[in-house]
Amino acid sequence: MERSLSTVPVGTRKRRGEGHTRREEILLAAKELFLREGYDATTIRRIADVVGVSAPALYLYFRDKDAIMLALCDQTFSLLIEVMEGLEQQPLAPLDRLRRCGAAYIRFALDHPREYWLTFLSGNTPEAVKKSGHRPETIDPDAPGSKGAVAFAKLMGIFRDIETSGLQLHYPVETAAELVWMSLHGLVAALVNNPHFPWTRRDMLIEGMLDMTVRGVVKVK
Amino acid sequence: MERSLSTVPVGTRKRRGEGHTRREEILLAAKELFLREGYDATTIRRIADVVGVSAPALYLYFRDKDAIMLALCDQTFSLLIEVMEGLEQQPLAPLDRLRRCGAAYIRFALDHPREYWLTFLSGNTPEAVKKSGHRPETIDPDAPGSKGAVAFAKLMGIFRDIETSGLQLHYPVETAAELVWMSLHGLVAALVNNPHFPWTRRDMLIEGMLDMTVRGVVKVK
DNA sequence: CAGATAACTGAACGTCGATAAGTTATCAAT
DNA sequence: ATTGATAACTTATCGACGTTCAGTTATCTG
Repeated sequence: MERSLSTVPVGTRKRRGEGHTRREEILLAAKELFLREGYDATTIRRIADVVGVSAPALYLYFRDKDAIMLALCDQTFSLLIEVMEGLEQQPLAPLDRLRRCGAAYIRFALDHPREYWLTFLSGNTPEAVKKSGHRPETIDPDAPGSKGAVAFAKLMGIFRDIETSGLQLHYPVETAAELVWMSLHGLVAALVNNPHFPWTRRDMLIEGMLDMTVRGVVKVK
Repeated sequence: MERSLSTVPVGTRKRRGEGHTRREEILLAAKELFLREGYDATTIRRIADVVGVSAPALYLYFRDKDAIMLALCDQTFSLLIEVMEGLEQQPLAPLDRLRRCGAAYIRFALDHPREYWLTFLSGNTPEAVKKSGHRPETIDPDAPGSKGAVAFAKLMGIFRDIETSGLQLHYPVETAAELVWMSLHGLVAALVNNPHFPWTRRDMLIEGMLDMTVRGVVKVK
């Protein structure tokens, strides 16, 4: 009957109608552990301990360890989508919007490095996230694992606006979006993966990468 | 005495002086398994089975599972270094050499996608590789985990040549090298991580990224 | 042929993700 | 208030993992 590491009092079982709070408790505990210790180092038993239940109880709310990870990835994408929707509100020239969007992406990654790492770099990205890719048309945006495609679609929208505003691109809209995302991802992947590495000045790398990508994709003639 | 999955005949113990072949047998088996199944899915016992020895025997040659991984990463970097040294032989204008070098890096990654994945993307990159970073000056180039720094130094050398040839860079040599590597890495990371994803045309992405980076870093005035 | 020692093995430890079977708490209906 | 159903949870356990240790076998030296 002893539960030494428990965080919550024992014997407080939830009412019938609000069983969903357990799910969120689990996600909260799992996120903290995944971010602090990594995916592999985080055990089901440890998550259960923090929540205050036994390990098998988690399997009532998630099919397996990966399903927990998947839900957390979607949380991260939802945050990213919020940021980009905030940008869509502001009235900006398409080119400014592109640069702002890139800067926002970088800032997002550097402001939430652990979340970015877990979602994009940990190597434990659930297959569903990777497979959803960035073609949102055919996908239910609420299905688990497809929120990444929604975020990418917003980036493509910016390039469409640039074209309809009269400017020319060096590449088709989708290719341009891919190139820019790949570059930005390369930057933040390096910075997030090795934050303590003596990179040359961070601000120069960030500004440089933004200059490089915008200049490289939009025809300036 | 039964060993059903064994690949080599039992009872052929190596001579005193040539114990090193075992080490290479282990690396060969581990590489194949890591590449085919991934790091986590590959077990010490399975490697031992393929080699034809018991699991504890591996610990006579490697401190732990990570040390095997580290040796394999160094193998990959050695291959990459070979490619770049081949380029150093050819007499090329510095700008051509830069572009060729970038193209060679991309081709290397796409020709050896599984090795690239294991070394850069699997998320099991040994700490020694990541910490070695790209400052080769203070490091023994033969120490395990430091070959990555050697490869990066060669890229930086190209930018130095560009500068001494009279051309101007938008950034200091090292920053320029970091920016270019980050972009190229972003490209191949995406292509290697999701080879079956419907990217827009591969050749366009590759050429586009090369154009973008060279244009973005070297002043053309 | 006899130590010495390198190379290796069998058994075991503690921990992992996951499952099965059984128990307890809450609910709706009497 | 009591019942029966069922949601929520636990205990016990499984097979597999990386790793260690004590002991065994094969090769080398003399």
